[in-house]
Amino acid sequence: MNRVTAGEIAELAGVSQATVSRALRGSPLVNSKTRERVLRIAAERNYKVNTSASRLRSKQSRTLALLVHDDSEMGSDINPFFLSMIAAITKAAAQKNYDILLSFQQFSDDWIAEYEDSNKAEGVIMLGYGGYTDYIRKIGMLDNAHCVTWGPVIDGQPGHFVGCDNAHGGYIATRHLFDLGHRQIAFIGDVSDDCPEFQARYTGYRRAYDEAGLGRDPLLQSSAPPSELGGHEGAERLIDRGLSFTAVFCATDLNAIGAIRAFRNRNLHVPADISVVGFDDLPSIAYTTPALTTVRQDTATAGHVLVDTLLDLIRGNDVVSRLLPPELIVRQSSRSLRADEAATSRAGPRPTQAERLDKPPMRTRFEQRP
Amino acid sequence: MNRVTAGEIAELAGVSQATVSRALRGSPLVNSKTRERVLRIAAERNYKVNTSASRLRSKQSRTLALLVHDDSEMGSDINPFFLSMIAAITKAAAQKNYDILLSFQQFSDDWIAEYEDSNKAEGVIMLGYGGYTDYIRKIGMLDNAHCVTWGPVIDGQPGHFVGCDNAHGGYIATRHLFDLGHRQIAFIGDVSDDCPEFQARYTGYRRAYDEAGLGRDPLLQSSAPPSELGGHEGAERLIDRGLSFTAVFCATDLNAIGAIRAFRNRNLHVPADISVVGFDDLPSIAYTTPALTTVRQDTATAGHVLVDTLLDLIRGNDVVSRLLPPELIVRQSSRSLRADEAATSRAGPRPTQAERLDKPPMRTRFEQRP
DNA sequence: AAAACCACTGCAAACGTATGCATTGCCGTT
DNA sequence: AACGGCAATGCATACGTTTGCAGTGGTTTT
Repeated sequence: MNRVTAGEIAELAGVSQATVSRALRGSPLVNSKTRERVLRIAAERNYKVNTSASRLRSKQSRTLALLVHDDSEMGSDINPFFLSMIAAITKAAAQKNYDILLSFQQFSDDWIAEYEDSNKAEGVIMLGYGGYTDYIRKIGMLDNAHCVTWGPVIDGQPGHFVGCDNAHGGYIATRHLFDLGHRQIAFIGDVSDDCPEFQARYTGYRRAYDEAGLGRDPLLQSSAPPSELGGHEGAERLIDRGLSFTAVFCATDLNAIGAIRAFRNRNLHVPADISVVGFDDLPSIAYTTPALTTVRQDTATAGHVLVDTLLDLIRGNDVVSRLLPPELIVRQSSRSLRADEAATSRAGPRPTQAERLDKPPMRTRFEQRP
Repeated sequence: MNRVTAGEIAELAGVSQATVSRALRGSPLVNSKTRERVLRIAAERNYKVNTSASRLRSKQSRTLALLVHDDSEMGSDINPFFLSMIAAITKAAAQKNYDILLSFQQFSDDWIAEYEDSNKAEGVIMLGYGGYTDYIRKIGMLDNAHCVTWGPVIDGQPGHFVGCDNAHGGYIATRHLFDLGHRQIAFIGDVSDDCPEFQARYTGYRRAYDEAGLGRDPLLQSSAPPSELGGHEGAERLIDRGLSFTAVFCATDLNAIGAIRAFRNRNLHVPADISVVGFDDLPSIAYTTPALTTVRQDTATAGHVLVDTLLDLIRGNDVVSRLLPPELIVRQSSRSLRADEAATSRAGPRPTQAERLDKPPMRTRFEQRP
């Protein structure tokens, strides 16, 4: 608790408390010499403005609330992708001199009131995957609220959204596989109405197919919830259909991880037999085996855009929903179909796992062979 | 911004503003009938207490600051382990009706003043790995500050700490390997003074060795920074020393991942040739290949203990640093040495990758064999 | 020389709540 | 009938800023 007040600093500096306040706020009204004296004394006495009083008087909290959707009744993990989002948002806010009030909870009716009416925060940023159907309907009724949501950006949708260009992400992922020579590319992901992001990724996938001018077997689409298990089951369903395909685009890294595991159980190896591309660039996805080719969402800019948009909203400026460009990260889980055929005929000796999967010392290993 | 005030509610309820305040705070002074009327009207009018005013008057912010150490000048990721810590702390605080103010920054001189003197928060929780040497010295000078740090718990150390019992964690990890029949167990991890946590894990490792009554070759210890690269280099150093060992305990999951990659490059397979145990239970570590045996720190209780300790500190109660029990999570990266020898002689046919690495349908696969 | 202007500074009133103290009935005791 | 005690409420102040408005002294303009 702060014991020293602006009044005491004023006394020490031989000015009024009002002048101290103005000096600290950088008001042009105060003489630069006075300002310096006040600032020096304030620093000496380790004076800090009491934010409670400041907020009460100025009616501004200079704080944003960050709500991370959490439907886990304890236990189940939060999507690790959100850590970098949280960090990015917090840093972006800090740059604008805003604090971040963090909360993990289910999206509910009351958050806006909870934070905004109580003057705890000037606005709210919502972070979450899925479960939007209900939420978006509610947000529509709160159109004057200061709330920006990370998620699906849909034309004409009420509320304010910032999101990755999921359709384009799905497009470049699929296009990457086409470029590698693949022609039968499956899709695993949740395309239910509840997850518009994944629907958009699926749309991009189809656009790439259309652009390639190839017929697309609708059975190559396997709907699956956005989890590792979902990917596993989705992949098994694909195999059981007896279709032939050489690549899979998964709507989520977690799906991809599950799919790879399912394939391996059926003795299908990635990327030798099947190429896989994910989406999200989870932090430790680079360490899986094989390292996953994926689509990265630039969280740093996402954080800035979210904060800037919310501040615009708070200041009453016009705001539009914004799409951010995704980026393809090529790793080991996808490989050229032609090279694959050249290197290994189905009958001949297949390379060992180590040979197939490792990237860095590819040269060294060949040298080791006499 | 809230337009309706306690005064207006008071008028509507036919009582004084003071009574409204008391009713909302649950004061026993107000008649239960009056209280209900006030609460009903407040709910109808969607009244929320203005926290700025409340804090100013009561001199309590009911807010805790959570500082996550971040030395990355943009780019480099924050340890994913912290996401579950952040979530756990935030939820634990919410249960006690405290808000969490989040910040990512380097540990510096000013945080306490920044948050506490300005009445932004009543206390601070620090989260970070390493870099303590300097920090602990400073914390010693702020002994009356309301600050609890997640990290190394050392007897007689100034400040207030909560941490995992790293020594015991190192012990059970190593003990697990002994139980599996291993006798030459290496250690990879940063044992510099700057990271007392890892030193403690190393201590536990040695205790297990001592308890087993076996001679321990000091060359089996390979110091490495707590990163994937560090683990990779540490493992290579071990191999280059020409020592024989059948298992490795790594001070960090990231180290373990790097070590596994290094081994594979040298054509050593985990767990067939070498068993590996990590530490941290990173969220997606269960999806690596092979899934990593590791030591889990229970973040949910850690969150509660951190918050409870800090609240005790704030309320002036006596506080002691607390150690939390770690838990061994056995996955596929460690296996019994004897079973290994029985199943595969070095010359005979080795099991395929799928057979070695997958867990779930172990039975099914044998059934498939005619 | 008076007036007008300017750069600065101080005065004092909010902001909306929490809370010590005084007040009001009312009931039971003497 | 007077009084003490108790439960419930109101009164009024203080929390520490920010900010509109009113000075104040000095310089420039008329």
